[in-house]
Amino acid sequence: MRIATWNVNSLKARMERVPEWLGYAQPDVLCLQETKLADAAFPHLAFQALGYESVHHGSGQWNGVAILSRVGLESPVCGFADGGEPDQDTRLVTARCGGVSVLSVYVPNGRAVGSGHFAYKLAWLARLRRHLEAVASPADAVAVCGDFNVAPADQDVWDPKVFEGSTHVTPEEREGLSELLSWGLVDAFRGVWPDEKLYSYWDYRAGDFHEHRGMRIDLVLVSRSLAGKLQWALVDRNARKGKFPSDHAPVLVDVEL
DNA sequence: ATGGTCGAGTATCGA
Repeated sequence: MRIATWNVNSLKARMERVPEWLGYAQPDVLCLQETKLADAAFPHLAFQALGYESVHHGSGQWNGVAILSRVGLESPVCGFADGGEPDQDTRLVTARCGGVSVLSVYVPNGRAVGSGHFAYKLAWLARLRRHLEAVASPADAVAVCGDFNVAPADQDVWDPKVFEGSTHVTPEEREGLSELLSWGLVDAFRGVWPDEKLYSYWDYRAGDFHEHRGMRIDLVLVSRSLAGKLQWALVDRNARKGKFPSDHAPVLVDVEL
């Protein structure tokens, strides 16, 4: 099974590139973030014509997440299922695809260290773990896919010095991610490529992509049962090139089921 | 030279 995740930075703006990418990358499951669409505007039919069922959780303008699957899509859940108050944002959708519990997540950016948005980001990460506890067991086949807005290690940013004091690299954010991993998840890309410095996001400005000034913040986290069956992982940098790209590249992982 | 670019929507804000 090929599982992929892609922050598309507006699905409306990416409706040429996403179907094109499905055609050549052939994922079985694709998690999308930042669709920036209301549910009524999500192009279910266009994806159905390509063989994908889909579930979307969005409110328009900001955020918005989806799961596309050509191996079945059952028991969709929008937002947190931990019994708490509904999230103010549309950042999480969960579904069962081909025997795997799949989560598409868009962790808040945090904006500035110490801000209210930063506190919301940390709380959101902690709540994601509680959601996971509510919907799955670590012994299950689980894939938590998305834009985490956290670079797990200094290896995952082009120049750690530039990011000192900034979001995405603080000990608090990395601790939040570690707490999530400690539920029973493995960073699939890093498992396949322990030493590579490869990124999944590059700012549009200043030619950052061509200068290799990026961060690896888009992750596929798999439970141990899937981690043992990892075949391959890839950041598709080609999808960041050319006309009208997202500022993120898709990350894909192959597991033998 | 201290910006640079996108996408939302149509003045700025968010990333």
